[in-house]
Amino acid sequence: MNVHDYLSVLNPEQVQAVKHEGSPLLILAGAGSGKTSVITAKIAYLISEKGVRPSQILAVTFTKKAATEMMERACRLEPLASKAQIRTFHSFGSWFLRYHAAEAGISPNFTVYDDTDMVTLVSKAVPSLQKKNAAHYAHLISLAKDYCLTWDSPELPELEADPDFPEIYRAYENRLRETGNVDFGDLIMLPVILLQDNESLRAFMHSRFRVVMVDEYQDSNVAQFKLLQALSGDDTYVCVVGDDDQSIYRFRGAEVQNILTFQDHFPGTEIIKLVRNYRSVAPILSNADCVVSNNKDRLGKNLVSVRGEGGKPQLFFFANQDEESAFCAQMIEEAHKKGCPYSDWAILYRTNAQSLNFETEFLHKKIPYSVVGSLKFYEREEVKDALAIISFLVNPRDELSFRRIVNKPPRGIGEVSQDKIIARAAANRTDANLVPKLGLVEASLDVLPSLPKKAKNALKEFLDIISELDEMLGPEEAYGSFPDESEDGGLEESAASDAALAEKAAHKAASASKEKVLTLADFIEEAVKKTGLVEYHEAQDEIAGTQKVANLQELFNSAALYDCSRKGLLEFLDHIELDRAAEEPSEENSDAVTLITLHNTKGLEFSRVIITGMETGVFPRADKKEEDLEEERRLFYVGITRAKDELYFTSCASRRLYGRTDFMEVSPFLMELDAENLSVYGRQPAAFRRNFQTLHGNSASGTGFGKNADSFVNSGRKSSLGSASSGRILNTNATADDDFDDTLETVWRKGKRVYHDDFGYGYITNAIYSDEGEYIITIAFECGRKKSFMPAYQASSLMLCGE
DNA sequence: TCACAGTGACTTTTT
DNA sequence: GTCACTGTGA
Repeated sequence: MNVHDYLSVLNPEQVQAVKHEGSPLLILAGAGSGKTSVITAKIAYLISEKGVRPSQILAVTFTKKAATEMMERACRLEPLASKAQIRTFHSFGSWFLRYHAAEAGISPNFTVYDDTDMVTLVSKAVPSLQKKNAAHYAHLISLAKDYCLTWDSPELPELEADPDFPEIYRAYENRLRETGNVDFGDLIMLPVILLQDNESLRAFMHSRFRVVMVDEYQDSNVAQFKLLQALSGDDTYVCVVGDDDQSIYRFRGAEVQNILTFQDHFPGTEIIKLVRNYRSVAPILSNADCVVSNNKDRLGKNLVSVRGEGGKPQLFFFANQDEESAFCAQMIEEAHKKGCPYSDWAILYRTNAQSLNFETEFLHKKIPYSVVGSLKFYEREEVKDALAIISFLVNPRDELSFRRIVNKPPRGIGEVSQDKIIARAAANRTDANLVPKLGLVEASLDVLPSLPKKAKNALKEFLDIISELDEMLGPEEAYGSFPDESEDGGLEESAASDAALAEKAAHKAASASKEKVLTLADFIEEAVKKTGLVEYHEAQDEIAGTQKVANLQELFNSAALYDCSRKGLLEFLDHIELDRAAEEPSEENSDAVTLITLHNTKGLEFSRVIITGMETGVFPRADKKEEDLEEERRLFYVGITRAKDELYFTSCASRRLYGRTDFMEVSPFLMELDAENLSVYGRQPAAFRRNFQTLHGNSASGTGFGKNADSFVNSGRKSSLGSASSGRILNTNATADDDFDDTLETVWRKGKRVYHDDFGYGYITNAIYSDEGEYIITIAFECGRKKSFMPAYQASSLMLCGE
């Protein structure tokens, strides 16, 4: 594509950002301001106009999805961009470490331990810890690594004052090094340490990458910042893109300060702001702006809507989450009848657990949906089992994988025997001061004679299986030196793009006709069968009615495009560990509603968005204060700015949590919305009505206040929505909202006999109005329990008894 | 070593 | 309401 073509579609600030050179650059890109267009154009521009070699460009993103999209779009503008390094932070770290494994003290065939593995390893390293505490410390360790702190860092106590922590961290670290593997934090921290300690390596990287760009910079953590610093030489062009208002990963060590203080660390930085929003209609944007302006700690900017006027966002109040999900389903269904595709819609929620209600409802109504993120396919037991086999094959020091598979199905090799083997391997290593080639296999052989008969035979059998599989893989291949810019990058290159994979598949198909080529899928299937895992999980399926075997089959399929070799195995494992976010929903139901957590929506956009569960305790979560609350607010801001055309909020008066029904207060964020640009439906909680109008004066009148939710959606479900939610007995004489409370008082009065679905019969012993203006009754049940209710919202479970 | 039953904790958010 | 951990007993 001609340079003038892709520059001509950009606005002046965007062009300025693309053409900028000579100093570090910070692009503050508001939501929907076309930042990906800018980055991709910049990559293309550097290559085609500035003569930068593609391989000298490193662009890092936060998610695989973003990396893939960036690569595709850059290649569309400039095909040579395919030679640029466009990766996630973690994938870059992994790539780097493969070539510097020895210096980092890890196996070149390392695999990545996830959070669950970390917990297990902590409890193995410090056996005295309870499981719960192990999880706590595992979390602290990963946080420490996010801040690039080792166990002996002097600053470690600033992060966590617990005097036990450094020792536990140290014990974990030793144990991890014994396995030769790394955790997620290491993928960033180890490269930083290597680069900081090794000047020539640093110099090499500086000459290797002349341009370093970082996307979503607001979500980078301290370790990632240090990595960027280490990669930046005197002549390196550094460009970061981010939006401080969209920083939502503080809990994981992301440091907003990275973007707020970027200029301090990179002197001479030029800042370019992109504030023209091309995504959302004006009323949506003004609500977003109203909300985020409540945050103090921000650089500050106002988005300008390019699209202009559109419909106002709508806020709906419901009695409980069943009405909420029913309403959403109904609204989507009605829009669908008018020709709106399901895929236009996204349901956003704070926690994954909230998806369940919607899934149930959508299944019932036969609305296609896909749940993003919570799939956790690779975290399932059977899948982890299968992966453990191949992880162990590529890295026979991998303690956790070994433990996972050696006695599954039960062979009689219990924990005691396992501990013996691990201890032996550790001793082996220290005594000889070198890494045994087959760590745990050799250790097993050493320990074998001392085991009880049953365990001995079982272990022999297991070792035979492993060695058979090992032979199938052929000899180990060594890694060369780090690929310099004249080469194409090496290790993962063959699996780096879909195009490459497709090509490979075609090649496979062609050669398959000549001779039967063993793919990785065949190999994994063979491995799982040989170890007896298939039978084991088949049995489990029969008992529990699970889908374990089917899941295993799916795993085999996903390995079909990789070589049956050690290298292929590693590529596959890397793909799984680092790219799991990229799993696309299957194409067969491409027209589906998206169910997604607010966090997962980063970088996405939808025509119509419903943000659900707007209640205190759900969103924001109950324990959020001050800075954390600001982060929750930014999360809300991210959610709002995903919407292009239509935006809805829903809030429930009561919600089932842990099988218990709790009364909810409205989310304080709702009070921060823009009254001028919001329509409100359903029964407003008193707290909302009062605060919202106080905050916004009388401007709210005429914006749809007081309208019932069911007047908006007229259908068979009417009776359970809106004003009729005052209890079954009132269905026949539901009245207008305004004189509604008086009715409650007479109907649910002291002394009346009632029936509750969960608690049985009882009497009303007390009735009061709360400070919030809610009518609250207390009931003494015959079962002995005493509970309080707000009958206005008790649509389904509480009933008055006739005399 | 394994199976079972009782109990307690749990729900953030993710590379 | 569910899951997973813990301890006990065979």
